[in-house]
Amino acid sequence: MMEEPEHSEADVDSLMGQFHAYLTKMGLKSTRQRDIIAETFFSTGGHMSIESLLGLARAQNPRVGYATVYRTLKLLTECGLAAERRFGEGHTMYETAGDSEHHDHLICVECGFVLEFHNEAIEREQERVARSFGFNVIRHKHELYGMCPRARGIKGGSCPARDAGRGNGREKAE
Amino acid sequence: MMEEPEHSEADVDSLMGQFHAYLTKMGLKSTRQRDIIAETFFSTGGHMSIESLLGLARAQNPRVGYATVYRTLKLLTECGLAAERRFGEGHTMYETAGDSEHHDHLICVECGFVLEFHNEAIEREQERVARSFGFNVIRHKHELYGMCPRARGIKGGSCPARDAGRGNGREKAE
DNA sequence: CTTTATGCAAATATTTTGCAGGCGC
DNA sequence: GCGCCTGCAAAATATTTGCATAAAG
Repeated sequence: MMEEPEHSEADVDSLMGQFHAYLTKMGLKSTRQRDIIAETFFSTGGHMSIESLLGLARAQNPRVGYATVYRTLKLLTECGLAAERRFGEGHTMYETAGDSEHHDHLICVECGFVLEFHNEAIEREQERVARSFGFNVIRHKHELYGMCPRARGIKGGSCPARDAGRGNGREKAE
Repeated sequence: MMEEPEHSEADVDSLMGQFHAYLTKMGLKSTRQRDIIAETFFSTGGHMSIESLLGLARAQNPRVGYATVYRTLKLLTECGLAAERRFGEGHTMYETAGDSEHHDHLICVECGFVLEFHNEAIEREQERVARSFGFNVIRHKHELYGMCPRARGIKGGSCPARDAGRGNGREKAE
């Protein structure tokens, strides 16, 4: 039902190309670490915390430090390929830019977990509403803030953000 | 772009009322500091950093500490009257988020006009989606960006932002 | 070779907490 | 009075930076 929001290989290549172009333009260098970090970031395509990115990057090359992840993400942000996003508590999350079509988020105000959802009924209805006012819709942002099962203290409820020790803090749905 | 409208005194009163109701409900207390902070926050109505809020609050009463501002803003966030927002560097910003039923906006990217709408079908559907993941919804933000009739050049179309005199640039609709 | 990058750890910046009084109810 | 609040400062987090060494162009 939900299309794959992760970027295809072709997308990743294109993004990496843009990144390298930016580096060159600025007289900066392309390094093994930067490539690993950027590629990991692009290919997971979603919401990513520094921590999880570091984890994934280290899986490919243990010689990757915290600071480098920060610095690389800053570069990506500067050239518009990534965007900082901080919904609630905890860590700053980064998302690939240009991903603006499916910004429907369910956000736990307690633990900061972000769940992406896509619901056709809502999409259709918002189109209908807009049209009724003579608007067309170019993009939208839809964020639901609430508490996840565990945060609500529901017996047996799980809070994915806490359960996943090393996840990317994100889950897909529908 | 459109300015963030400051809240009228009536709005502030209403928001303060909601805040006090929340405090009471939770068995918490209304204090001089909390009132100053909340009222300052509500009446400026826009994006606010902890720092500036502290500054303004201290102007009214020097007996206000950093921690209290954090704690109060956390309370306001919990009861849905404020929302954390962090776009770029530096400090976390907070914005008023009261009035949670009216966070549905249709925004003209051309002229900046903001139309508020409310649609039961969407509300119901988002509730349903959230519940399906075990979440409850405390508040939400739904923004549709597009072009208003006049911006689209539709014959006879009107762009309320231009037609209207100089209100707060907002209109309600159902 | 020259310049920029990296890792580490120390320095900063931000936010949360513990605690000894103070104040609302 | 009882229990929640507050301020202060210390603690816990998060992010940035300095520096010697390694790597890219």
